[in-house]
Amino acid sequence: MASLTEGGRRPIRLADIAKAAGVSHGTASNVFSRPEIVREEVRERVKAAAEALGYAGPDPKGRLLRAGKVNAIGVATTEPLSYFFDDPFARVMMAGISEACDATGAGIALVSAGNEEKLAWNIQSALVDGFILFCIEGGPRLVELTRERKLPFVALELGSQDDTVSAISIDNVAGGRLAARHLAELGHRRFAVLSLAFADDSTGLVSPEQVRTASYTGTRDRLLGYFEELSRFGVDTAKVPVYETENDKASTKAGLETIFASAEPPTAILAMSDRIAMVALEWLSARGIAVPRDVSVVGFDGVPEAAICEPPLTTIAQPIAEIGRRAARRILDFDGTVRRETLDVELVVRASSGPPPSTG
Amino acid sequence: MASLTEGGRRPIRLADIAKAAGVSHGTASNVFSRPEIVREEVRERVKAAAEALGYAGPDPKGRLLRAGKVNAIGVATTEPLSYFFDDPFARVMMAGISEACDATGAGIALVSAGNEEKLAWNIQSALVDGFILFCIEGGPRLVELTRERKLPFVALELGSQDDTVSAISIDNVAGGRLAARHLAELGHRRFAVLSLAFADDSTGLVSPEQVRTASYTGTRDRLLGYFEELSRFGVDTAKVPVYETENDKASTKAGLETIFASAEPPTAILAMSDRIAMVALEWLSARGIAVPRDVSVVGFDGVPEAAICEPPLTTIAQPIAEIGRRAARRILDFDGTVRRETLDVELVVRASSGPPPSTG
DNA sequence: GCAAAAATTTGAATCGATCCAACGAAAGTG
DNA sequence: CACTTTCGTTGGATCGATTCAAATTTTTGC
Repeated sequence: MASLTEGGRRPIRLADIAKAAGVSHGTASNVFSRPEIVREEVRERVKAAAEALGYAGPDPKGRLLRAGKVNAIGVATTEPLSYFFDDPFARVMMAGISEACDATGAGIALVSAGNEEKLAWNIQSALVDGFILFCIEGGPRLVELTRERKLPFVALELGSQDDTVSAISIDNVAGGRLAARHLAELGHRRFAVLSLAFADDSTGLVSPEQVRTASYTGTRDRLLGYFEELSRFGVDTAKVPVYETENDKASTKAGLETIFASAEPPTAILAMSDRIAMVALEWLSARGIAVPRDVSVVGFDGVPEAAICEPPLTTIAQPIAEIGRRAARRILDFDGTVRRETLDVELVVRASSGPPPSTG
Repeated sequence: MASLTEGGRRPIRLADIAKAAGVSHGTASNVFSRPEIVREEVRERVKAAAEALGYAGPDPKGRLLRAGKVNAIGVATTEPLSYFFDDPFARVMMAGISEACDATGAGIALVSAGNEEKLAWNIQSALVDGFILFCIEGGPRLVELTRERKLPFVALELGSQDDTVSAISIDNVAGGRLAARHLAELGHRRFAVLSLAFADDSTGLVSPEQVRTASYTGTRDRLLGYFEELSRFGVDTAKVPVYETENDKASTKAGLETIFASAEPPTAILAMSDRIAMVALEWLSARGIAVPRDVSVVGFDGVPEAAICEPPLTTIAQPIAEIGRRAARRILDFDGTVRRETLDVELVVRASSGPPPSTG
């Protein structure tokens, strides 16, 4: 009998059950979707037929077409799929999204691809009611691709100022100010910035010109925040080195080498991500530079790792999970509007920042 | 014009394009799915019509029904969705699954739910070609639910000996032996086991009776491996305390309290998961018991955290990512067979194990 | 210039369900 | 007993595409 169900080539459809039970397909459908409206006797007969034929239940593929709603939201990025499980920031974000989805019983479909062509295809063919876009890299392209689907979508970490797309972001300027003020109030006056990218494919020391023409507004705003506040404390920001990293180990270390080769090395480092900050911590420790005794470090993002590294990192915490929750709810309760939402960040003081060494 | 596409209630279908361009739906369909077979002039005309009407491209919902294949695999568990992003073991596994999916361009749909009723519904209605089941908890039920879908599925971490389901597992007995032998060879003779669950809803010290009737075969096999090897070294396993934890902080600490309250506390702890082992490390350190000088600890699983905790953990490494990759491929290249596959584990020696203190 | 071959296009059938207006039978009402 | 309700059931329409055999048009060969 196993061979009857497993071997029988053509899968059993609802219509087969209806015929076997001697009822219309309408009634057969009702047995599964609204059992209460069909007479018990008939219901049992249909169920028995289904059982006998090894029917797997109404195929969601069929239901979907009629219902129109998938009840799942797609989360897309240009990074490989494993990014969702590797990256600390993404993980917290996904936890937030998961929470909102769990609450409404919606599913999550992860969308990504090795190359752009495949990504376009995957976005076009994703079975979802809307998208959350992780615009870490290639944001504008991802937005463009998604827009074609004409489904609701929300962009996260969108580095540009496109007012035609819904987005949830944080107040980067305020975050920058918070970080800078904290260090300035501790007494620091010699700073260096380890920055995220200002534009595609650039690294190294950054000129004011590059900052002015930055295409990634998030990076620019954080720097703006740093500089605004430092100026208030009388720091000549023109002399603060800004080194653009690729948010990875190699480029961050290169930045540190450059910065500390200076005659007047900084006593405080403003890192634009916790990842950068943690690489800095590691590099400084390897160089025998004590944190925070010799140099203070402040990160940005507030990933969980920042709380448990050595020393625990002072950082600007984004409400990462909350961003995820809101993004998911924006899709789930989509009302047809395009909105940009900006959330506040918070300074979390831990052990990586302290007063500068007394200059004797 | 925006109002025309966004305001116009009814979404545009392929048929609308066909009519507008004055071609049949067959041709309109070909323009999108096999553009090479339609004459350039016609192709352009149809594309122009699509553009003019604001057509979003062929709706995957429609395509799906015809094609039958979703090109996505579902990963299901009874844990909440956030489990996929929080749990170290799950994360590595997901990375492996992602890799296999990325390679073939398949998508991943995460399936879970707060309560059993919802879970059943979510499994029934998931748009996937097959399932990978994380049977951490409630495995048999999850398998049962999934079986109803009559789609290919693979069970991971399945704690039972059900030969009718495809599964990928590891050689738990060999793993247990490896761990025990390592410690025995270092000279340890006084052991304690911090175990995973043997059956639902049990904790505390375990009797041989409970072990014999264990419903979770994974737990039982690990213990079997431990005991087999310890016996070979002349240890009286009847005297080795086995404390069943819930793989969490509280129950593990309770276990440690119990174990170390003994007149002859162990010099070596066999932990059935890295999570348990790491809690043990923390507890021992808080108690001023040095690892590995006073007590050695060996974990199980080989999660990444085990390499960076203090001290780094000696453990039995499962090929976690490989399990994920294989599971995904089993679904992607499904051949209709039911197979159980068992992978080997490996002893990874780090700093948490060493010779026992000399008894003077 | 005409028949045969090749290239395109057509339109009906199909995928697997749900929805709903209409209908028949049983139950209730005066 | 005729007449309205109520309850359950029916079967056609629909969701949005793809497929394929047949019809049509265009090319090619001579």
